[in-house]
Amino acid sequence: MKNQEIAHIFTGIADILEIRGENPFRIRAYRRAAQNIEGLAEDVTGIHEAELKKIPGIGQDLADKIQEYIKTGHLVFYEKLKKEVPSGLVEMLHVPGLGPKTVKMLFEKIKIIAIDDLERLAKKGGLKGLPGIQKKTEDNILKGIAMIKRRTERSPIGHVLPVAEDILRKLKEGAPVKELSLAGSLRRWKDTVKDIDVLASSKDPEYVMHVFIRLPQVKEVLMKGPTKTSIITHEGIQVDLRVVEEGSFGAALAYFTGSKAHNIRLREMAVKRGLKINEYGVFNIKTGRKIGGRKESDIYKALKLDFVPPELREDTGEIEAAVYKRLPDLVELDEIRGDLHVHSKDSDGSLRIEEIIDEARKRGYQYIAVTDHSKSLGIARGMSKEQLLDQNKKILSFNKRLRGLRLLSGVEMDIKSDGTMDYPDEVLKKLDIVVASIHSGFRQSRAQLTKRLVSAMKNPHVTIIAHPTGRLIGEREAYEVNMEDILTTAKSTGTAIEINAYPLRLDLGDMYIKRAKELGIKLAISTDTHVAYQFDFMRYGVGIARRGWLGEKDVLNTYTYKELMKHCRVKQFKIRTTV
DNA sequence: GCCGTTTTCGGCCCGACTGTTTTCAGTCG
Repeated sequence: MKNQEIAHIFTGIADILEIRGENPFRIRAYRRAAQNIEGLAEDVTGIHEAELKKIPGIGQDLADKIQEYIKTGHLVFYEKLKKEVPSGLVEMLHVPGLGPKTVKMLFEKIKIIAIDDLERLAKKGGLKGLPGIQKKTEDNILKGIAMIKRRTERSPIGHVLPVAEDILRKLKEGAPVKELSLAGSLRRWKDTVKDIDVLASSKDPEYVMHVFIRLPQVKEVLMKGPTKTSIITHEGIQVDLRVVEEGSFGAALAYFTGSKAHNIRLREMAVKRGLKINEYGVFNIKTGRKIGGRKESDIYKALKLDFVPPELREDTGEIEAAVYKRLPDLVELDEIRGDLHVHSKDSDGSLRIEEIIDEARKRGYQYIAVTDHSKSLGIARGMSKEQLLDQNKKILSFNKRLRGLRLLSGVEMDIKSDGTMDYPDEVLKKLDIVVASIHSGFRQSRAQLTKRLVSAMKNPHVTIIAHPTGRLIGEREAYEVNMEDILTTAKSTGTAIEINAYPLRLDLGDMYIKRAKELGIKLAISTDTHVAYQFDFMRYGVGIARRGWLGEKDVLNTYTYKELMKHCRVKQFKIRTTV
């Protein structure tokens, strides 16, 4: 998939043009195009020129550049630019506090072309006296370089959200806030987030800030003003707090929730209607009169749009859908009726069946599947055929006594490197549910890996393909598969695809989920729980599902027990009659 | 460089904070 590469090149072009001080709108065009290509589920390689231009932000010129890169493997325009601007300057742009103007100045005045040189000089105090640079700026540049060396990368949402919720609780207790909410990518449930955005309304913003910078979580205060303050937590996560008046809370919430691309679209629409939108409200440009802003919905009403849930605000079609009243009714956490991927003590989990039952009851589930590892996965104490059949009997006997909850007898079956299944059909057919997944041979070719998943889906007993790309966010790249082939096979065989809610996985990712929905595939949101608290990962899975535009009907585990079992039988029938 | 409910040319989102300045440029989100 060349999407990432092309997005990377366009971003690189934008950086270089920025250093050269070129037309900001041209720069924005490259950035917007990069973002839209990156968010594409389809491989650009397979898209024809006429279709390329239908991607928002791609016109004739960028379509040509994309084609050139696909055909030749490089882009002459970019190669030329790179020769003119040293790569070290582009790196310097990533230092917080350093922007294109300063980088350009440093290059022109004292020929700095690398971060290391800049750091050495700043430490000696050699930057003072340059245009616009005195002691403070020099210190800030050093701080910025230190920060980039600590590498504050994006963190999985599952690591950041609990920190954010803790800060929210403390602010609610100790600060005079009226309304309080998370904003930014955290509120949009992105799989990874860079920082925590918090919005509050208050009559005494100064005091709110006073409380905020004294929270026990605070390691360092980056900046402090009456409406905007930023800190770094001990975990190294940046938290931005904005405080506004009550009458502006809705407008501010919309503004700070983003995404940036979504906001820009809203504001452009506003201008065309003679309105202005900022974080304080919606205003009539001519009269200056405020026509809304207390509630977030005011913004959408003013533009005659349906309310867009935060998870959809990425400018990937949600605005058009809001215009034509075609936004989906998104799946909710309380519509989930069960968890279809859970490990017990019988393989590498820590839970006894009794404990799994308790946890399911606590969450009001109708059913819960026990899906331990299969024999090939020795490292996870995978079960032999005999052990699996024993467990199956145990579950049947539990079910005789259970009321209002069904234990599903299942397995997480390894799809072996040669593409064969870990158990024969006569074993699988005794189970309620079979979750199949890849745990080995990640480095096989794209074709081989795709073939393994496809052959698993063609098995009549395989209900769900688990964590279909194998990615571990920040730790392991997804293995290479032809996702389009996998999704079309899922459709034709009636196999569901898992959205693994484990924070490091969140696999499928949102852009593929959206594509899966277009194809009419069912998705199962599962936690892959090994330890009790992990049942609560469900909310991350639901968040990502919502980002993929899923409604209740798209999600297999919103089905009742009866509907779920019927779904499995339909697949078995379908395969037997077509093979 | 993109794009079209005023437009195929001339627009293109908006404001807070910081530091270096005497009114503002640069950076960030």
